[in-house]
Amino acid sequence: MDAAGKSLTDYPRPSVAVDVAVLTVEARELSVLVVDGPRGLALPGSFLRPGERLSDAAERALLTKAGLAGADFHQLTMFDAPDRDDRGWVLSMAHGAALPVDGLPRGARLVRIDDRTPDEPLAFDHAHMVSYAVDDLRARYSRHLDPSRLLPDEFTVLELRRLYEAVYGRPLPKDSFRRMVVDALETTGQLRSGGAGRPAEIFRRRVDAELLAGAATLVSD
Amino acid sequence: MDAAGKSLTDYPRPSVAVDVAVLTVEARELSVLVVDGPRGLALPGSFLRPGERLSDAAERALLTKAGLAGADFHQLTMFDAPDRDDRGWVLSMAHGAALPVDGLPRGARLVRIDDRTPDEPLAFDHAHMVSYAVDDLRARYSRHLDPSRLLPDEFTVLELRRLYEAVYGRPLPKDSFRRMVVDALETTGQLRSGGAGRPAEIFRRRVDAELLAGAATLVSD
DNA sequence: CTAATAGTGTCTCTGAGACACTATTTG
DNA sequence: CAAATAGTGTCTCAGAGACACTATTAG
Repeated sequence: MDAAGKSLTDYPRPSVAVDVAVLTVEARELSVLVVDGPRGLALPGSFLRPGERLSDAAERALLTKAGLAGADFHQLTMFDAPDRDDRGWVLSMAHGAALPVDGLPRGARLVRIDDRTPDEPLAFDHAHMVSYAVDDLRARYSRHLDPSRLLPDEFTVLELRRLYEAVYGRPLPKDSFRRMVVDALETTGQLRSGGAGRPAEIFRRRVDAELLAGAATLVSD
Repeated sequence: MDAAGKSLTDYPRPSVAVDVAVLTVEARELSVLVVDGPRGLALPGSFLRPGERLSDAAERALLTKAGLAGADFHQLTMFDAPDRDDRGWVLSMAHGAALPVDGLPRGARLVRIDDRTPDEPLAFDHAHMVSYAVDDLRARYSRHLDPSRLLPDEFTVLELRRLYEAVYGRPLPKDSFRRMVVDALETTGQLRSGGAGRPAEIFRRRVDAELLAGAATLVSD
């Protein structure tokens, strides 16, 4: 890490920014939060302040630009093309986060993530960042049970399956899915008697075994 | 990415560095290349120069500090603790790379990566970077067949298995391993008549299907 | 009752590991 | 010949998907 004999000030330094792709599931569709900026729709972001950590800058950007707090951030990739920002030399660390849609402020602008129309509306290289965020989300959801807590503490297996179908963008078999997740759940004993049909059992996440065993299949196409 | 209304020069900027964990397999053991620096053993690294891309800085660092070229780099994580370097505010992007041991210069210092003694000898947070590099290498090797070309173009299944055993740090079953990789190989028709026993068939990588199907098992413990 | 949804029993298929067997070399 | 290594046939086990069946509610 050290350029032997060179002082830290020998070279001009880049600006370092963070951008955050906040993913959510709305109406059974994976979506990303965008904000309106001078260059059109963009991911919320900010420049890194002195002594600040990247995740703190990401949190601050989200609070400032979108009015929300409490997400957990995952570093994705640093975008470092020297000409990616016409204002100067700006490196940006892309972050991914995920929040339930009812945790977003009113009037938040969501863009649906179809596998069609992937690279349309976002400024800079932000569409590319979204793609990284989706890959990261899918990888994390295949290893753990709803690690970003897009569902509340208690939920039915159907609600969990609808969530995973949104995350992976494809239908999942009802019976296999249940067997796949049931070991990571514990029942509350309560039932949800909402609509027609037999009431569904209400579960919560098990504190110990958060791991999803055979979710290797979810990873594959 | 844009702090609306703020100019790029409103805040001091961090120094940005790259560090590279060059992994190799020597004597059937996964090892990492280190260099001697003012703070003891460390990964080769360098500060980012104006307009330079991170991967270019990583390549330059490797050439300057260790005299080697031609590796391919993978971004791992940016280490951003404000106090991680006592010379000042230095962010460092950790990179992983892998090279065959005979591509390293004479006198290169290698440190073996046991799962014991994981965090001993390296300066800064470099031991942590090595751990990321190993995880990344294993993930890439479970998806593709020797993607970093630690083996030459032609090799036997035994040589390939020895490589994978070194990468994953555990023995792999001979017969299952063969069936797992054989679809990604094509025969050269030649045989290797080296030692005792039936000569082994010599294979090369198939250009098309580089994917390793059932390598999900390699990922698990 | 029927419609609708929740949950399960069971069959098949596939793939990994274990084991033993055959094949081909050196000495 | 024996020893050593390469490669394969086959059995078992586990897990995923498909399918159909049972269970429990509303109306």
